[in-house]
Amino acid sequence: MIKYQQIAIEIETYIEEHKLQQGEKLPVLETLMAQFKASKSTVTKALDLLEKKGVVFQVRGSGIFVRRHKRTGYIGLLSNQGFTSELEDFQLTSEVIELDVRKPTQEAALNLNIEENSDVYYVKRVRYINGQTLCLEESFYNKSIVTYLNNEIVSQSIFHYIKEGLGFKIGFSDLYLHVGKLNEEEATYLGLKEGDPKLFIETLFHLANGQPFDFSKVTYNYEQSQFFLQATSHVL
Amino acid sequence: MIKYQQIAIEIETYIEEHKLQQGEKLPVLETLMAQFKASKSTVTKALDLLEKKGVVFQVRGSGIFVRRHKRTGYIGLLSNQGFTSELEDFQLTSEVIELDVRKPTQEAALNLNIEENSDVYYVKRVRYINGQTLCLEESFYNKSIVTYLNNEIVSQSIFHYIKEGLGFKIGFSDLYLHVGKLNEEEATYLGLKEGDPKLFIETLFHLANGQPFDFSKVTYNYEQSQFFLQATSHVL
DNA sequence: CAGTATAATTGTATCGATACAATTTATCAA
DNA sequence: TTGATAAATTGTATCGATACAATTATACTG
Repeated sequence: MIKYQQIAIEIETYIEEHKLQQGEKLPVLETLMAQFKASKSTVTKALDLLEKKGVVFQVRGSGIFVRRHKRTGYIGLLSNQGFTSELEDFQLTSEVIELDVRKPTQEAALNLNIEENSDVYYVKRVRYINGQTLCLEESFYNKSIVTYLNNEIVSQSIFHYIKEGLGFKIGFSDLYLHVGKLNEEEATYLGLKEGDPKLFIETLFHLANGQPFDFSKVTYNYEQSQFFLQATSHVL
Repeated sequence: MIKYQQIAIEIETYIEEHKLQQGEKLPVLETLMAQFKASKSTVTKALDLLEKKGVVFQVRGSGIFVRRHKRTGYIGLLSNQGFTSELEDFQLTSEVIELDVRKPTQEAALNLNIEENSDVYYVKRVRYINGQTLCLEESFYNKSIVTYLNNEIVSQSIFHYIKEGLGFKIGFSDLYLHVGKLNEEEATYLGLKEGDPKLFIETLFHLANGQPFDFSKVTYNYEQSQFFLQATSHVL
């Protein structure tokens, strides 16, 4: 493990274990440098990472402080590693509706940046949280990257498989959110009524090298969907 | 202006002006170092900033590439500088419904971390985009920070005033999203029907020193609300 | 010519040093 | 006690150097 990541993990673990609250002050840089036997730059890098993650905030001339969101039960929108890692505290299961290799829709081909006659894995599943329907998900995986999927993988964590099984590094993703009304099919799968509100999120996931590999359209059960996200000012 | 920020701005401007597309390669680090007469660390810092902002992505051993989201007309969720800076390309106006000094609700006091008998500025406005209702907004400003507001400020950009007029630096913010159905009042203000879908976002804005100064509850017109956001993997 | 090993390219991690800006604390005068 | 001023604290910006990891290009081999 890389040093600054290790430091970040240890600091975060410390915050967790000691249940530090919003605004509580961490040891000063000098102390952390000594404690972790690392240079100022390295510790700073660890702290920047934690700041990006929303765990701490730094104030020049003052110190390093814990940042916390108070509410629980909200799904983090920015953990682009799939939900499984995000929702460890919850019972998350999946029911696979469809799984096959097919030609992509025009939209999917465009987003995945592939030809319309190339192959994709199509996955459709309903995901449940604590026994309630959470969302209806349709995903298109570029088959030249995600070369193999089966029912077992798909009913568990696809992202875990892509990282561990296939050895890819996940990079960034673009999310597009809409609000609208459920159509009949969506309502049926989610156990709601046609015309009920829906949150609809399209996500384009990329590998670390910039290749898009998964275009995903998810319709959320509005009764279960509470999301949070933490923003940081970019200055520019 | 600080050097690495300046470099970041110039690179971003270059990308804009040359209309570089997703995946196009920028000059290599060495070149950028020479071009901006800056050390490797400084250029890297500028690039990290742009990466955080979703403008570029870097691939070790390969290069620095442009990152772009294709869709236009979407509102960025993470620009916690208020919408005015975000939506420069659109006609954004506000109608002020209420503006007064009052005692905070229990909820607002809790979020702003103040006593229930201290004062807040309460602002309620409807915001329009290209002549259409965009959202109904209720905000509570900690009056001991935002000491003065008037109708003119409130009908324009409150955040611009807080930064430029009052000289504060905006820090981070926490967003909580829900989907639900419009009640009668909301529907009236937004020109929609009771029971129509709504996106409801509560945001707690903090100064750079960590003090919360604005607790804000916004109900969006689902017909106008298209949001996008860019996620980056934090590794940890 | 295909496949593999090697070399060159290019971004990342780490150290450490210097100067500096924002905040907080201490000092001192009125 | 108040309020200004100075000093100490503490994170930020910048340089530059070394070593390294991932990717890409090249050379080599069969």
